[in-house]
Amino acid sequence: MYEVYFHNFKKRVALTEEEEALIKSYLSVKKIRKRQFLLQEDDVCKTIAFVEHGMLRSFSVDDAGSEHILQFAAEGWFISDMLSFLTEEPATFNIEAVENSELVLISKSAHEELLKLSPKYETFIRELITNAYIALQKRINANNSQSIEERYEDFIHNYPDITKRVPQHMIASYMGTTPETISRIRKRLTTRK
Amino acid sequence: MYEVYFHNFKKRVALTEEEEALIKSYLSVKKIRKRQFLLQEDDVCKTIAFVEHGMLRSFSVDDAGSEHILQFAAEGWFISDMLSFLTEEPATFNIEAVENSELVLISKSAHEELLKLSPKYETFIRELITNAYIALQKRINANNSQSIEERYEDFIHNYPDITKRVPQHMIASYMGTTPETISRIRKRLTTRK
DNA sequence: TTATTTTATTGATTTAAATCAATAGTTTTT
DNA sequence: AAAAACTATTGATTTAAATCAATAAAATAA
Repeated sequence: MYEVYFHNFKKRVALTEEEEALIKSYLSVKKIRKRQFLLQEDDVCKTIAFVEHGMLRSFSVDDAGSEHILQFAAEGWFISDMLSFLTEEPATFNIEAVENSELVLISKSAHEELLKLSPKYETFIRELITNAYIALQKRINANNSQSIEERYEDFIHNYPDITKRVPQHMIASYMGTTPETISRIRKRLTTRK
Repeated sequence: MYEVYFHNFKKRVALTEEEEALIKSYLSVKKIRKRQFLLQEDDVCKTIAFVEHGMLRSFSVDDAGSEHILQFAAEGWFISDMLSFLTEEPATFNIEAVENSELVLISKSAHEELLKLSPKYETFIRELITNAYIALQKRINANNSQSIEERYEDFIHNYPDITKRVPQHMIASYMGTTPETISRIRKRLTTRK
């Protein structure tokens, strides 16, 4: 418990024992089983979740009832509906476990306290979000400049573990395409090479 | 000079005169004319630019030579190739002035110093990036769940000033579509309503 | 073990948008 | 004032991907 979290933390910001203990006292752990929801659309998002083990996904549901996956979060990643978390307005995203998972949770009050008490916590959070921001910029640029085929190849190359651990139709959803299209891309790729 | 920057800063984090003076001493101002580049692809991105007046855009160029606009930055927004800025590796994006503009620049060394010296600067940056991150999540979700037509309507509704100030083909590029498609969407919208 | 649900593939057809091309209106430059 | 460059529109055609539909394999539950 907390191992992945603090391993990740210390990769970015050095911590003394006391600092680690202080931060730990504001965190909690939650186990969540496959298919369980951490957050339902329209509820207020109460936590930022950091994945110790397992995998979660966030997604929206459109008017026609189709799901659109925004994010996967495996070990070492965080996931939340950040807008809902910060504003305490109803969430627009759902968050669900794709595998049995173990999470480190930060509540809003704990988050705010830690930002006040611990400059190192703020630095950690800033760096996490900066990384996530850079990743999203890359993703948008890839969406606008590459074919689905290229993007799929990049995805399986950059995220081999996610590729293995989630069903293809979820990767399709994440990429904004259909399962049929992914299937046909895979066929082309295997026959070609 | 610096008015928009500090107005924006103080909206998020209160500052004493001394704190403001300290931060100001690490910033610089730059005027840049329409069509001038702040950053060229493959150069290292040396600054984060905050727009006081005017408008900039960031874009990538694909193998076929087509541009893909990642971002517009008008008054009150920041723009950078964050990955290049942080890692000092060659930039993958270009940044160019769409209008004559006035910028507040933060160099990497100034940024690092300020992060060390001023917790309030870190808080400001964290909040800016968090906002930008949330905006990108929304954009990706919209890309994956809405038609181009819906997204165009949202764009002109959410960014009426950008709509007026940049040519349509740039909005097309930002949205990952073609000028022809935007023209046809506009035709449909005007005839319909 | 059987039944049910989930997942992936393949084919046929439709549809939305890209591409190609021509024209004309606007701005900007000379 | 004329020329050049930039911008937007419209039409015809092509193309990539969505949709619809059927089947089968694999995983999960009864």
